[in-house]
Amino acid sequence: MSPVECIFQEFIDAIQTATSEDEFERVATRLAQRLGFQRFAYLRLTGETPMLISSYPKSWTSRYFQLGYQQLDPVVRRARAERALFSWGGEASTLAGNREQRRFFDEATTFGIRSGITVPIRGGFGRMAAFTLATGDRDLHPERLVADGEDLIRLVGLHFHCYVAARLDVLSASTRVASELTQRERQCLAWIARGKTIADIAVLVQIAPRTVGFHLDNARAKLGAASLPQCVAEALRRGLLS
Amino acid sequence: MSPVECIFQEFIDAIQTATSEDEFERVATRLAQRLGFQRFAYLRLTGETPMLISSYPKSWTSRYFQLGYQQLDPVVRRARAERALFSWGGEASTLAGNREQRRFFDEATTFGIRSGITVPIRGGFGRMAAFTLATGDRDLHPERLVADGEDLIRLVGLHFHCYVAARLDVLSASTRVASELTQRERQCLAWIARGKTIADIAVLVQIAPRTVGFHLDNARAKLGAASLPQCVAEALRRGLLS
DNA sequence: TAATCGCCTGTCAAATTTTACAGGTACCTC
DNA sequence: GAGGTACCTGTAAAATTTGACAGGCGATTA
Repeated sequence: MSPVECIFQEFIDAIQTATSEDEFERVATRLAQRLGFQRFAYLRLTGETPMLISSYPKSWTSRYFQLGYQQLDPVVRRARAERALFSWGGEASTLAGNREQRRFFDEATTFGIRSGITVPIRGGFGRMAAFTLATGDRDLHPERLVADGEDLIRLVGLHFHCYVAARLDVLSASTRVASELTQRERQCLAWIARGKTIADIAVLVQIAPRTVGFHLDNARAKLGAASLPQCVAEALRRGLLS
Repeated sequence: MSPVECIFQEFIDAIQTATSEDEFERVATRLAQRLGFQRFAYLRLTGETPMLISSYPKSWTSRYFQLGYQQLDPVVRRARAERALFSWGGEASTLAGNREQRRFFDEATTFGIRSGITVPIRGGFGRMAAFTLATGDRDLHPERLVADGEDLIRLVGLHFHCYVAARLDVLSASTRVASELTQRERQCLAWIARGKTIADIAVLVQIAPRTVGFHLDNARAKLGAASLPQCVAEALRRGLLS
């Protein structure tokens, strides 16, 4: 068995024992470095709240989200559009794209991110994710990987995604705080989550039916939900309701 | 989106709501038939105990393992050796191989398995798996698939493997609560929790609107919910949805 | 004082869900 | 062959929600 397969095997074993974001990060970091990359990043875009597990410098990732770079980032855009694994960076990136995107690449370079390989992942229900191995080298050295290393990287990305989805998402539901809803909005929504209709709630809360509707309209708008069921789901996921 | 991509997308959605061997089987069976194949099989050889999820006739699969055909089966042998997706069967198979293998193919034919496409999957050292789409037709009709259909089938195989590994193996290890909903019920409910209407879901899941309603009716009844919002809330609270 | 926010209320049409029926296939187990 | 399960489909009326308006009250704060 080739060294690369050995590394891959260790990764598969390890990922099955990870139970927290930290641990997933450590496992993937180890894999990336063993394959000759300095960094890795797993980014998932699910509606409003992106999820990132990576070994990128914190100074870079916080800046990234603060400036909404996930909209701009050519790698993310490409991952959205394509299905196959692709590599990026090197000379090509400093020339391609619009001015903003070139500046983005310049900036990333100062944080030690110059080129990499990205696995686009379709998450189902409209979600998408991308698993990236990155390096500060000017160009990728494919000889790092054996002939079918690409296949392995693809598998790594999928495994990472699947295990994060299977393990982490279940836990994170209970660890949220911020209450973005007003008390009335929460109150009405809580009743909706218990199967009451607007007319019921009007009686229970002692306000006009339309007012109940008003609060629910606001709650839906605030949580970016198209329907009450979605609104309830979002509120529960964010810990705004129990 | 092309019909094939549509089918693929539905598969990705569905597989994430599968939580048992049965449900994985159903999801893959549906995919296979929509792509014009009669059967599918996912075989994993991990040391002593092979794992099979398939829609092959039970009479065939039990015979297969009883006689240790996994040692003989040319498709499995090839899947072990190769990494790229390959197709098999048709005239070639009745002529190639030794006498035993030709008899094996004959026997398979009597169970309605004549040709197919197989995705070899490497779990690393020692571990291997194969995802197969099979048909009773003498030869494969590639026109069934669009240009990059092969790529999609590869992804299907990988996804199937990863989700079985992530969900099923983890589940059996950590004794999770039995889901009170069927896979279809969960799938429709998951879309509701994402703001889709019944009409939307009918398109997404490729079934009649009334059938979506039917599944949602059942889900509501099972969870004792008076409305969809309550149903979503209950499912989330019980960890049936994420 | 003006602006903002949470809160309250209204109308009306259009879209969507809910209820209550009735039936079908396929597969597996007993 | 009977019984069970998952799955699929239909009709049609009743109930409920959503969308798009428009307006008022009281408290806090810049």
